[in-house]
Amino acid sequence: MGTKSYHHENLRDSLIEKSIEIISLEGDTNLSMRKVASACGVSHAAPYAHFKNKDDLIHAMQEHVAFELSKTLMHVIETCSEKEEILTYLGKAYVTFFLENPHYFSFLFSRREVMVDFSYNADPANNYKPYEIFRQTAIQALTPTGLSHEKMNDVIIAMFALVHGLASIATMKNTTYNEKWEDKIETILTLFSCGRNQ
Amino acid sequence: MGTKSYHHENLRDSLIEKSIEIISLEGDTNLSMRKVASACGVSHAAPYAHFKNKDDLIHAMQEHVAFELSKTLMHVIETCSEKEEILTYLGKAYVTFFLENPHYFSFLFSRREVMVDFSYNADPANNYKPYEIFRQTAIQALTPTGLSHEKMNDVIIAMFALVHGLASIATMKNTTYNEKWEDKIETILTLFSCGRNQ
DNA sequence: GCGCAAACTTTACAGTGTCAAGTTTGCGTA
DNA sequence: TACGCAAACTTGACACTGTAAAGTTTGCGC
Repeated sequence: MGTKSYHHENLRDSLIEKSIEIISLEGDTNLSMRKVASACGVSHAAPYAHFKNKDDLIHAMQEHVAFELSKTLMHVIETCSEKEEILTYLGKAYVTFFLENPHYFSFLFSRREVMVDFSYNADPANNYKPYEIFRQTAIQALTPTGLSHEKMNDVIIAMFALVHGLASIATMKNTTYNEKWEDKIETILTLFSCGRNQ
Repeated sequence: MGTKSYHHENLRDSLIEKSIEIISLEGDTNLSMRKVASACGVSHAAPYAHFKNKDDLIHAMQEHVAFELSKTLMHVIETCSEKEEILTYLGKAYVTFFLENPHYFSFLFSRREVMVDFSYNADPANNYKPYEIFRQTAIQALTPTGLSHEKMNDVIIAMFALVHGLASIATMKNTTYNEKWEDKIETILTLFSCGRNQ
């Protein structure tokens, strides 16, 4: 069952990892099938044994990055001791993840093919993982407030939009805003939590 | 002084407009120098008389789109009668602009070359126009609150991040969130305005 | 009317995605 | 153990891309 190639232990995974390495160094404009193939030491058409086309490889890369992000978020949840501040910590981790790899943000979202269900009744199994983690945690945190489902969903979307927007802003190149975003995130996120209890 | 070509009245502008037409229909992946050249009825190398390279053309397109957005925002400011709700209206217009042309969002921001100054002392003349419009309006609206410059700036960044994040979320493809964003934006933005007076 | 610079065309080349046809390999079965 | 088959790879080809270089057309100032 193991996908083993004869020269390569596991070309498929190597391709994904090398590709991610390339985009995190040079951005996604400079990713090419042939470049990653030769970086893995195989001929230019070898990747087509594992991926239907470039889009298919990119899709696998996106899943990989999204999985990494999900792991980071889950780790925050598992190790957080101040449960009442969990949403702030999740938000901070979300922004920090993209700050550490600024190319990931546009890579994940610029192709407009990530499918996110923002409705209250979204199916957790099929939804975009990072959002679903945030959403489930938020539902737990907000249930005691007694908000209606609709209103609560609006609040959750707003909180996520803020966090997601901060990630977008913070990863912009050449921002001449010199103060470190890492130090500002918490302040800015806290600002918002004032509004959520009404 | 007018940049006139002999066969073409104004090839430079035509190229920009046709290019924007292409990306708004097919997304920026499908934009090529040769395609836009032939769409304008000129040979494939003609664009190089007006743009140093593809990046240069894209840069001009970005400026064009940003200018359109700025015009939209300015129009909102000029025609708004409820001045105390101006920030909500600006935010709504910002999101709506991108909802009407979903490809514009990733086109503007995915290349990570838009330069925005988020500091309180940003130079209005050299800053990214759409943000600067939002920022100036917010400063006017928030000055009566007596917030310190630093705190006010945090609030402004937070509000913009929310609006910008909403635009990002709302323009995601395949979102199975069926409720119309247009109807939701105002509710969500209003949610936030509760938090800004403290 | 002449000449020059700007706007364009033609030609060329290296790099890209991807297909088709060949080649190597590991593994299950006769 | 040998065979054969399918999966993993290589090679070669094609159309398309960005872009540089060299040639051509044009309008405008003198």
